[in-house]
Amino acid sequence: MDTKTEQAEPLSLVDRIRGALSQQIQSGRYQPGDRLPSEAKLTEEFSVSRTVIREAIAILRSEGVVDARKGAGIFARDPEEAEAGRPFADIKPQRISDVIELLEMRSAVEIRAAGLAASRRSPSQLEVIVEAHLAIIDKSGAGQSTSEKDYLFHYAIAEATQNSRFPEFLTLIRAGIAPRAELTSDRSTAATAPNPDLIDEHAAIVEAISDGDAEGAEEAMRKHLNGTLLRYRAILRESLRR
Amino acid sequence: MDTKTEQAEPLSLVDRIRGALSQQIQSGRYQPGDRLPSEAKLTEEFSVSRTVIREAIAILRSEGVVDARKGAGIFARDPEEAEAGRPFADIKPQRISDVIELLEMRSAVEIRAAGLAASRRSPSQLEVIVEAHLAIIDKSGAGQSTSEKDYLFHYAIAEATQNSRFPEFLTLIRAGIAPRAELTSDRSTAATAPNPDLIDEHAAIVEAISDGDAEGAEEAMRKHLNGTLLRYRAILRESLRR
DNA sequence: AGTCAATATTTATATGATAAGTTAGTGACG
DNA sequence: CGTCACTAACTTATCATATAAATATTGACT
Repeated sequence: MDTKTEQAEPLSLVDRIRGALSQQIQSGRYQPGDRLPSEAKLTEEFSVSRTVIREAIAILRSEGVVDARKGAGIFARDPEEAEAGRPFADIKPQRISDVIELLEMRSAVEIRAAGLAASRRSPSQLEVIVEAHLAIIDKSGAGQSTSEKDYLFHYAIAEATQNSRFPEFLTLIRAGIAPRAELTSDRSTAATAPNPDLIDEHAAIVEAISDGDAEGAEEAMRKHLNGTLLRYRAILRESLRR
Repeated sequence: MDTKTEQAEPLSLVDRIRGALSQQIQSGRYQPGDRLPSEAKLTEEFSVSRTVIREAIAILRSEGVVDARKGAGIFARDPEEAEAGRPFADIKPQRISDVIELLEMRSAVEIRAAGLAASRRSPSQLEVIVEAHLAIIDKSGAGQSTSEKDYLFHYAIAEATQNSRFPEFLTLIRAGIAPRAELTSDRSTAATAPNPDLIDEHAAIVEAISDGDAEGAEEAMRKHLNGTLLRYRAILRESLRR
């Protein structure tokens, strides 16, 4: 069942061509609107039959990656539009307004998650939360980025709600949970510094969840995410001023 | 740009065959694991060339709808697995536990949405909310189902937050927002009756949003969704008892 | 009944041909 | 010089046929 461990069955030619073309478009080799080589050219380029090329293109067309027009050619489409319809897929962590929008909603979910986690977490789930918290302290002490461990911390809390929709939601918006360093690296160095209160805020959340204090956990999470929201708003204001 | 209004361009043969096969599988004509007719048979059945059949199958294969094995045939796959990975796509309104799980998270989002809507709604957005509210009263008075208008009511509030992520989220989980009549129709007739307090609860929400009373709106929404949650839990308990 | 080899069926890929739509260019004409 | 009509070349859509490779089925043989 596991596609990772089972013998790597050779991908079909169609799948390989599809992947190659998809990557070339994603990587920007073909800009939106650009015409791809004709089927005949692609047949030569990849040394496969036209059948294979056409099936690969048919799939890319169904995915909205390319647009084939009879007589005209095959054209790369805007990757933005291609993933339109897939909710929360268009979030760019570089766009501060996107992050703020998302944070506003995410906090609603995560505050409730913290409360539920305090009421329902199993001992082993508490352990995972504590471990993530300690990992952040380690990373922070070593001067390394904490963003990945931070996500794990929040994810562990979502799992402790015993409601699979909460971790599912976090997975959905993972791309939008930005490491602040990334989005400000070329803007202001002041904002690049990690949240100095991060560890204390997390500690308060852990404590409340450990104590089974639902209200306290909600309040601690509210404080944490509200702080984050305010910091982003400050960054946004700052960036508007220059 | 608008695909609805532009001249209905004739779908390509590939798209038509793809749609036909997809529907036949979705409708259960081919159960998971069933073998579809061979390419040759499909060629006859639809009176198209094998090229067209193969491209259609290639797309269905990439969507996970079918699984083609060389020498063996084309097999319908489990629609469940096919939409695995697409978050919140596996929610079945018939499964009460699914609805409860979702409701637990949804309420977190919608309570916040009500608060934001109270603070930020434009006059025209308030109007849309009020209209949806009145439409529910009409439907209810006529003894008709209110479920669709109910969704519109909640969606209108989400839009009034001025944060597009809120309506986006509602769209995502729309399939999981069950009309209670559906899921209890063959179980208990008592639970089929619509929420008698629905209109009053909605009225309280509308009032608070109209007044710009964020806290009041949150409280009213909390009361409304908590009531719904409790009703579902009662249904679940009841169904366990028989 | 069980085993195994021959046979038929099926998908994967290759190749060539025709239809139909688009684009670029060509040249006549004003 | 500009422009309009027409053609030629090119491109995708569809059809048809053929071969390779994997699988399923059949039937003879023990």
